[in-house]
Amino acid sequence: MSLPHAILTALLERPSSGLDLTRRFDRSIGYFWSATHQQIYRELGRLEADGHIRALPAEVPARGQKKSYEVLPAGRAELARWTAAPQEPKPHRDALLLRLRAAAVVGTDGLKGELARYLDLHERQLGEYREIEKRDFPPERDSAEDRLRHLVLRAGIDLETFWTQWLTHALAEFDRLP
Amino acid sequence: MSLPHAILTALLERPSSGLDLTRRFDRSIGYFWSATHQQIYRELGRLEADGHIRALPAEVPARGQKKSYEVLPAGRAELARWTAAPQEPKPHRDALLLRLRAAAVVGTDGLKGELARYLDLHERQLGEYREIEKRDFPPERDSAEDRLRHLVLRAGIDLETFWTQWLTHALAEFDRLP
DNA sequence: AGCATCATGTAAGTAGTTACATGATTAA
DNA sequence: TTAATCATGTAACTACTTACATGATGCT
Repeated sequence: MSLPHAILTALLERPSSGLDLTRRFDRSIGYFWSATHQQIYRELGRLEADGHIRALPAEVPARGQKKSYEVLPAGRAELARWTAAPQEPKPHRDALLLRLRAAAVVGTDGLKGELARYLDLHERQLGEYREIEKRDFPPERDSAEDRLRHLVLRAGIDLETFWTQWLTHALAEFDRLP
Repeated sequence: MSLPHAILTALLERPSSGLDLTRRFDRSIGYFWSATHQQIYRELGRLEADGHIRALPAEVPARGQKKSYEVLPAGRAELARWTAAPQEPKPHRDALLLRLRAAAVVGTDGLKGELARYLDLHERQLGEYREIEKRDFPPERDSAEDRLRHLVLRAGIDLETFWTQWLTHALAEFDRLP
């Protein structure tokens, strides 16, 4: 039950249309909670029906016409409730680690190329995060909001750093396998 | 489409019944691909229908009776194919980071306790992984299979190390917020 | 006989994915 | 006027989750 709350957060940061949100879920918010436009439109419908958001009054609210939403007080309250509520962490699922474990049984043929490809992807993502850090978090900015958002970005940077290091190590191990 | 392959891997490591698998998915394999018994039984049915596994011949294959499975050649081939095939990494979803970002908008009330709880959980998991490493990977063992499985465990250890460090840092930041 | 636990399932609901549909706007 | 793109959706399917059902086995 996190997608509606991801959308509420995004809309509180800035009222948006479905397509705006879709784009923001391709970067920013989407870095740790991805969503497709189909999911987003469906969820916007539900949030509106629940009275958590409302469409900004516009001329023609028809198909093909842009429709922006803003969060209502009930939506903000629900987001605050959810943020503070105890939640069990979801168990992870990582297909690459699974494939490595499978490779221990059926052989490593073809896997090395995948490791190299993943390394490249993670290095790119790391570079992107570092750009964002340089651009959005210069040393002088220091509000509470900035600190929290910077903390989230640091998690992303450190995670990508871990993956690049681990994949580099894994590739070196592959070269030393019989 | 990873669960069937997780099950094939587990069954190749050791033929098992549904409940055996469920237990193994609560540790080991489940550390990076979790599954409930309901998922497992359903998937065992499909894998059997597809000719990838078969039930070991037993007396009474009835409800309440233990039923063990082994992997057939077609199942091993499918696992090898899947292991080597290019796959796009799934975008991550992390509710805790999402909550932190929400907190930047609606306030951090109640979140600190959650961070402390998560830190405790990750520290425990890290301890567990280190026990496994000590027990299952003594320096003298060095087959290709061992190396690959050790690599997977190292990823787990390093990930948990990252989380404990990041959460410690986050808690310190929370204390310095206005 | 009664109860806990082992073991295998069914059913219903929710979330996420993939494929397709449709109208509006803009540029060649 | 056609094509590309913007923008909002519908439909069908797959994966996962939650709750419940049912028989077998062993213990007291």
